[in-house]
Amino acid sequence: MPTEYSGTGDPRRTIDLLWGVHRRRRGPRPSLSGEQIVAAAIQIADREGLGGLSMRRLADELGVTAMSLYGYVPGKAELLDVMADRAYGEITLPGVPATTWRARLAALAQQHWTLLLSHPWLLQISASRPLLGPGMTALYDAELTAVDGLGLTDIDMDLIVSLLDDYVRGAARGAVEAAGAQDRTGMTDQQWWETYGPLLAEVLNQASYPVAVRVG
Amino acid sequence: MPTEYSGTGDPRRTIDLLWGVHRRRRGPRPSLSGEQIVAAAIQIADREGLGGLSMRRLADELGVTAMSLYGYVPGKAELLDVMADRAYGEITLPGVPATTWRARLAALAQQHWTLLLSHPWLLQISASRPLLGPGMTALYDAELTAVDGLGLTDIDMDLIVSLLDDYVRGAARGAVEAAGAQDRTGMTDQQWWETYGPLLAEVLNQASYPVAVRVG
DNA sequence: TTTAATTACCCTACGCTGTAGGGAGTTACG
DNA sequence: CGTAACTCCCTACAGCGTAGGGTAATTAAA
Repeated sequence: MPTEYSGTGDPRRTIDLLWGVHRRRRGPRPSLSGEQIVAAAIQIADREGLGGLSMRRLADELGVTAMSLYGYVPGKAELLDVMADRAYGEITLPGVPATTWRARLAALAQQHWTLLLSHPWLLQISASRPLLGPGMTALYDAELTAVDGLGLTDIDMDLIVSLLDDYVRGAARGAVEAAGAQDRTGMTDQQWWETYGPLLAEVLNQASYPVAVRVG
Repeated sequence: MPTEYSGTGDPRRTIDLLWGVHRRRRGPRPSLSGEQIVAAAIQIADREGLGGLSMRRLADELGVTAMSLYGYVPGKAELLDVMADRAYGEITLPGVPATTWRARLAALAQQHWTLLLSHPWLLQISASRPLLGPGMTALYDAELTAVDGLGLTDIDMDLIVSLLDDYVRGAARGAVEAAGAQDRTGMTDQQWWETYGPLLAEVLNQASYPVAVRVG
């Protein structure tokens, strides 16, 4: 698991990649671009999950060797960062904002939710890493704008959009889990309960969780 | 990255481990116990993060070889699951609950928050996996009990505690990130802004995010 | 135009990971 | 007692991220 973090590579290199800055260089013409690599990586992650994304696999997809990618990307951690930011960039911000702050926030939350469901790996990447890229910054800015001018302090505004984002993420996590449970275990819900139900009933009877059992 | 999921091992084995069921067996006396292994794994994860936890490393700590662990644990994914549930079991539930539902929920959220800060790896593990173990079930039950009897439907009760848990997780994520940023990058905040600030300013000027810049 | 510098790409290799397979020794049950 | 079951170890495999070095290509400088 790429649990590691950035910071090892050249900062300028990473930021250029994040923000799509192109600099003139001297050597032979590159056969790829950072954008191509990130796009291909996102495709793989969408299709096969984050676990299916390796540097070799990605390089194969692009017709190069694994080590060639390191000319475009400082390392895998940074690639994941940029992937996440690019995905967030898919959110289309409303040109003409809705009239009420509630409608504005709801529209953004809806888009955020849709995004997380179509790129479930975002939940894993951003589990412990924020990032200052154009995609995430744009969403953050739009959310703040939605509650701007209501007389709230900046801190309260930040608290509100954080709460909303956290809830969207949590709800998406549940939805993704529910959607993928069958694929992962290879069982239908019914099969699962037939297998685990009796075993769980055995232990749940001893230590009683009255309300949880009722609601669950 | 252990992005993989459970389901491969014997379900009974996993559930027994989760719930601490001991069955009489035939062979030689085991030199370890599942609890010992989980406890050692949690210690390593606390000290060195989830990235520092490998089966070999854990086995070394316990004085056995890596493959010996597989007699106690079906695989690493299941070990992580049980670690998470055990950690959640650390939450001490209030024997005499507070008088208002708000105070009850706040107390639980406070404990949840403290737990996540002392075991930051929980945020990574539970990024996409819920689990029906005693620890998490106990917290879930306590949270539901806190809002029970207020005339809410079961569904609303579940929604409320989910929202609260999601927010706690999100806030803890921010706090952990803030606390660990310096360790990971090896920079103080000031150094970080001196390095990245000019680069960011360069790109932020072109695409303007007025509100985000002001609040940030 | 020639020359020197810089870059892209490939190949090889290292240390790491989770874990499958099989053998040797230990314990409890029939 | 014999045998089945169990624990532990050793070896090994395929895969991972990525460091190092060599060669060909291209462009900036002379």
